[in-house]
Amino acid sequence: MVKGYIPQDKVFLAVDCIIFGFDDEDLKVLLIKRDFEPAKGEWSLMGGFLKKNETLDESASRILKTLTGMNDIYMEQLYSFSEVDRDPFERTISTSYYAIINIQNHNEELIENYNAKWFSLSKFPNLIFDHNKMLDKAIKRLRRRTSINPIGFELLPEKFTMRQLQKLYEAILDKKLDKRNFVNKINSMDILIKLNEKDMTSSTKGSFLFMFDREKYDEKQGNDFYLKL
Amino acid sequence: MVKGYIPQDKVFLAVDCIIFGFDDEDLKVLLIKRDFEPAKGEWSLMGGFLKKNETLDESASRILKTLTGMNDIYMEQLYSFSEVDRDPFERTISTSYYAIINIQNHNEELIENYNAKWFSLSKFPNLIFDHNKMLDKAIKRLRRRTSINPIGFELLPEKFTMRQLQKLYEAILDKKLDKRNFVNKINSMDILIKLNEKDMTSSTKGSFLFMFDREKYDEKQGNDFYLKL
DNA sequence: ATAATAAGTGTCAATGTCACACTTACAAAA
DNA sequence: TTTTGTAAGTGTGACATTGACACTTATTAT
Repeated sequence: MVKGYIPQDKVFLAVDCIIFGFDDEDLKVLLIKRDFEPAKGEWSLMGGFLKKNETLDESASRILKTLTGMNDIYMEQLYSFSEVDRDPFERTISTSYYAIINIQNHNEELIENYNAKWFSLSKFPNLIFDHNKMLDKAIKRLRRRTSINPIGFELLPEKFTMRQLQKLYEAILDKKLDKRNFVNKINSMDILIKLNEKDMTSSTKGSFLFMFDREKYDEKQGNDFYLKL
Repeated sequence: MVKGYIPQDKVFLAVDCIIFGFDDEDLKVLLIKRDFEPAKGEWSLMGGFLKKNETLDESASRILKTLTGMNDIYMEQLYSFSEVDRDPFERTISTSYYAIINIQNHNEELIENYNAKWFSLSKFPNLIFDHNKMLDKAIKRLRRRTSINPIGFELLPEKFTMRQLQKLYEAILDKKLDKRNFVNKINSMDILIKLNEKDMTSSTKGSFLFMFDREKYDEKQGNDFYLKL
């Protein structure tokens, strides 16, 4: 045995995922109703245990795929939670990840299998263990992140209107934004493609659709480009 | 056994600490030369294993105290690293913390016992495992953090001159700042107490000493106060 | 006296941010 | 066919912030 490595210090390492989605009005989070112990019947984040041969990122991807059926989800490690009795059954450390997905792309069937449900951030149930703290931290991080880095686009369909984009940012930042200022700022960033196509569902006049221009965005990254709303 | 908890999935959870200090000119990091396996003789961050009955924060505090003799060090969890073979001896996940200390307060003797040494950030040795990545991430985080939240004061003696404070920020941000703009900005934050006392070592004229006003600072926190340099 | 050294101090131009209101395009109803 | 209702789309001006820039002051040593 090499100095310092003492087998009884081994612990379970869980990965819990805060999954954000957006549905035109509200920022939502995907929660599961546990049909297994401990805390059966209560709401929690989707989670799992780190396996022998995977990294934390891989573990989070696996868990996300299990519940949503989706690959290549935007995802970021959040924080590792370690209160000694956070899990009443066994000492378990949990590294949390948050993910943001286009709410239309997920697999309905899987979600039903797992008793999962989307909850508005303004009204969600109490969660097991320290999952409330995790969600809280994820929301704060998401807000800060979207102010710096327009990851919010992951939450919208491929083609979207300015109004949708503004609503998304209003939902994430939880405040009203001025329409003109918003459009001016987004335009000044020059990372959208305006399509010759209108969405006619929202008004009689119709509103132009836009796409996120990932190429332009990637170019700007690394300079000192950032978004402040 | 409760569903999901499979004993063979248990892992070692290490805590590695990036310890920053400042000495009037340079931002420095405290590294140890390992006199134990694995990687004996190489440089690394100070670390240890999470114990059965401590949180990650407590573990990091314990490790910091072991090497510096100091309590109540400013410290923040950084990231959890989990590459499968990051530690060649055993599967080990590492949660890293960074800490910033007043370089004059540490215990010289302890540092010698652990073969530890302060290295300038502009010139430090290669580190074992993924410790280079950790250090890199810590520097980036420290830069962002000090731009938002003036934690930098932890790195200075209790009484300091404007010049010292400016040099500290120049060291952290790795760029020259304009003297007048710097003073104006710091003054506009109104979180320093100007003392009726001069430091006479740096010039014939002498320069006024200041103290950090934690009360005023704490008041401003929670509003939307932040420092941008 | 004067030479040398670091401390201390203010202005202006450019840019970014924020508040603010009317016109336009279209469809549905009268 | 005119009117009405609805959301889309668009520009300006006041104010605050940022950043570039250079001389005077206090003191000690020569």
